[in-house]
Parts: sequence; structure tokens; C-alpha cells
Amino acid sequence: MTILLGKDKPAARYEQVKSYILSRIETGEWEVGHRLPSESELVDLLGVSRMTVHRALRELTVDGVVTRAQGVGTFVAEPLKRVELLELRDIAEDIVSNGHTHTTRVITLDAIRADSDLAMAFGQRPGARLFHSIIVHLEDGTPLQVEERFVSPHFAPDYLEQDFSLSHPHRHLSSISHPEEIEHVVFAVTPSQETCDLLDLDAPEACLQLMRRTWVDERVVMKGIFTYPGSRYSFVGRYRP
Amino acid sequence: MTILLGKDKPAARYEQVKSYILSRIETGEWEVGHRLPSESELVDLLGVSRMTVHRALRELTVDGVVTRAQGVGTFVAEPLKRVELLELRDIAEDIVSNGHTHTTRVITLDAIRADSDLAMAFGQRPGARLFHSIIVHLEDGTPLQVEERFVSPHFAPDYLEQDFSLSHPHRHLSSISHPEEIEHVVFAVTPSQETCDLLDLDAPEACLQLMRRTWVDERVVMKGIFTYPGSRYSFVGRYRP
DNA sequence: CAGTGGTCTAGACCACCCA
DNA sequence: GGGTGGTCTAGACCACTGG
Repeated sequence: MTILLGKDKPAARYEQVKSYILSRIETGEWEVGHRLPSESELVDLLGVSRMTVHRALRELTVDGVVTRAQGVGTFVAEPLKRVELLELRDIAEDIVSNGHTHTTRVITLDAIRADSDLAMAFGQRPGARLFHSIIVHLEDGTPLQVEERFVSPHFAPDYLEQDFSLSHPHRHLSSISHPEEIEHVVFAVTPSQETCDLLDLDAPEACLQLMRRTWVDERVVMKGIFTYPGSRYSFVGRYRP
Repeated sequence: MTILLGKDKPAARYEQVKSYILSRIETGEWEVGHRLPSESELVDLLGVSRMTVHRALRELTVDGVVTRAQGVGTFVAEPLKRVELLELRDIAEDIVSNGHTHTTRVITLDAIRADSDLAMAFGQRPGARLFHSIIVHLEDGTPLQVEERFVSPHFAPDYLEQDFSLSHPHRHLSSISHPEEIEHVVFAVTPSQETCDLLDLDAPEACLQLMRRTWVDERVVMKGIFTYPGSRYSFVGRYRP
């Protein structure tokens, strides 16, 4: 077995320009806010054409390494704040991709009137009409999630006509349009008796609860509350920053 | 009050080329896997130079809209799978940015020998030496998080010499190097009596637990277990995809 | 006004892939 | 070998900024 690495193809010139600039920044020679040489100065300095310099700087701008302003110059940007992320996967895909069978039980599918909390969540007046569903997701017959959703009728007028034992709400809502904004809140809760029953829990145990609100056209169109038994489910994510 | 929008500056030509291609894809005229016209064909078709076409296609490649292969062509890519993300924020920053005061109590700071579970988590043999810390984070004097960490001595040889009542482990570890890979697992648990005591909980209540492992040079260098009382803390994230 | 970045062109050379 | 994408150049025009 042979190992082939680095076919010693020289890096492209714009990559070399990027490296040149990055190394100046990393060594501290150019600090945050420092003004870089102009494009034409870099042309003279590095002996490449302006388009090449420009491409290097443009890519560094996209990466957040520098900021640029027409008529002003190019400056070393604030280092990016590192964020640590957790991917929230769709439960159905999660179950199927792990080789299990996914089924659902539709408990409730109706229209309701918003109480004051719901009205607040949707930015509407109390009494506004909302569609409402409660569905249990099972993995090989074992309940893994209770999902309760409230949906704006204006956004999904056909919500109540769907057969969610076949295609779940997530699919239906995605087929209409993708949200412009999403809010997630993850709680730990002790579930209600009703939730315990739906999850086949003999005694109340700590549950994960995920609340999601989605916006379209600046309006809340969906609020979902997803409850998972702590002993059977966890959110797992592994990634390379 | 006047509203100024769209200064009717015509979009750049490469943006127009992108729009042209995107609209063909969105209308379904070019389906997934369809081969796009070559760069030189687009040059003739759209009456712009090849560099302009190339920039448009390069940016669409970065965005995952098309895939390209030298000597082969440009093809419509599979639509990106939408992932929903939750940002896991540093507890200290979280508390301070909300206008509260953050303090810590260092409970434990010592070296231990890995049991079989820890050895598994670190990919080492049982009995391997690991640094260990337990710290409580408080918001205005109320415990919000118990963090327990296990750290590879090889990665952070000075770990035991740190004063974590001033600078917490996250800062110390970040100052050494940033992880190449991160794994997160979020649980809901009923806490042990010891954890209840550290969190000032009168009775056990559902707690959020976040487990994090980080890798540097293909090796696990840190495992942390963060426990939050469900009644006092939740992970919140809001973003625009 | 001079200097900056943003864009665009026409032409060129190259590595790569496939028939 | 002919077509593909990847790169690079020299020169150009423009909009924007600051003094």
C-alpha cells in the first residue's frame, strides 16, 4: 500500500497571496484594524496581476479575515467568534438512517383558538385560529418523540387535510416553503401524565424538550414542541469546525 | 420618513449570470445532474467574457448549487440538505451578556486514572492519567451549571496549575489550540444527589446534560459533562438559515 | 482630486478527461 | 485531439471615499 500525498503541484498564485497575507496576520505583524497594502501596492510587492490580488482579497473577505471598503482600503478584521453548534436532525430521518423502522401515531389534528401564550408566540391576538396536531413518533414500535405543533392557517391552509400517518408535518411544511428564520429552545422537563402515557413511560422521567418557532415573511408560522424521553434519546452531533 | 430601497444600480454581470443559471434550475428546466452549457458556450450565449462566466460558476460551486470537474463539465448539484442548528454558547459569556454577574466555585482539580468508560472515551488504555476538574458556574450567586472535565495531560500539561476561579477551563483550553473536531451529546437526566447539592436543588429535577468531546491531532483531548437545572436554564438559538 | 476597491474584457497557457 | 474547467495577465472603466 502506497501513500500518495501532495502531488507537489504548486499552489495557485492567488492562494500564495492569501497565504502571504494570512501569515502576516497570524504572526501579529498586521494587527486587527491594520490597513493592508492596497491592491496596486500588492501587485508591485508580489509581482502578480491585480485580478489575482483581488481574488485573494475577495476570498479573504468572504472568510471574514479582512474587511474592505471602496475608496478606503482593506483592513484586518476582528477574529471570528467561534461558535459551537449542535445539529438538530429530523427524527424520522434519524430513525431510518440508523436502520430502524419509523412509524407515527396521529393523536390529534384539529383547529383551536390561541390562548394568550400562543397568541404571544405567534404575535397575534388571543382567539386567533390555529391548526394543531399531536403526533407520536415510534422507533421499532417504541415511542421516541411526542410532537405537538401549532400552525398558522394562513401559511398552511391544507394542514388539516394531510394524512400525517404517511407524511409528517415537517415534510408538509417544508414543501410549502422554507422558513426565513428559526428559533430553537432546548429544555429539560418532567413530563405531564398525558405525555408519559403517549411515551409509554411507567413513571415520569427527565425528558428533553425542544421548542421550535419558524418565521416566514416576518411572521411566526409554526410553533412546535418536541418531547423526548431522556432515557431513550439524545441529540448527537459531531463535526469539524 | 422616506424609504430608500434598491438604488437601481444594475446588478453586476456575474450576478446576472448567476441569476440566469439559478432561475433555470429553479424552474426545473435544468434538473439535478443536468449538464450546464460550458463556459465558452455561456460566453456566446450571454455575451460576457469567460472570466465573468467563470466567476459566476465558481461562486455557484461554493454555494453548492453546481458541481464542476475539469475536463468534464458543470452539473446541477443535489439540493443541499437543510440542517437546523443550535448554537451552544459559553455559559460565562451567556451570563455576562445578559447583564448578570458570573462567578465560579472550584470544587475539584486533580489527576485521576481513567476507568474503562473514560479510557474508551479517550481512546486510551484504562489506567491512563487524566486531569479532572469540577466547577460550578453561578449567575448572581445561583448555580446554573456544573461542569466536569477530563483533560489529556499531554494536551494541557499546565491544567492543574490554573486558577479556575479567575479564568475557566474553556479559556485555558482555547488558548492552547482550537479543536479540529467536536462531538456534542445533549441528554435529559435526573441528577445525582451530589449534583443536586452542587446546584442547590432541594429535590432532584430534570436537568439538561451536555457532553462534549474535542479532538486535536486525531486524539481526544477533552471530555466535558455540563449539567444545567431544567428549571433555570435552556439552550436558546435564533438564526436565519 | 488622487487613491481605493469592484468589475469586466480578450487573450493566453495549462491540466485534465474522454473518445 | 478536442473540449472542459482552473488560472493568470494587462489594461480598462467605474463608483466611491477622503482630504
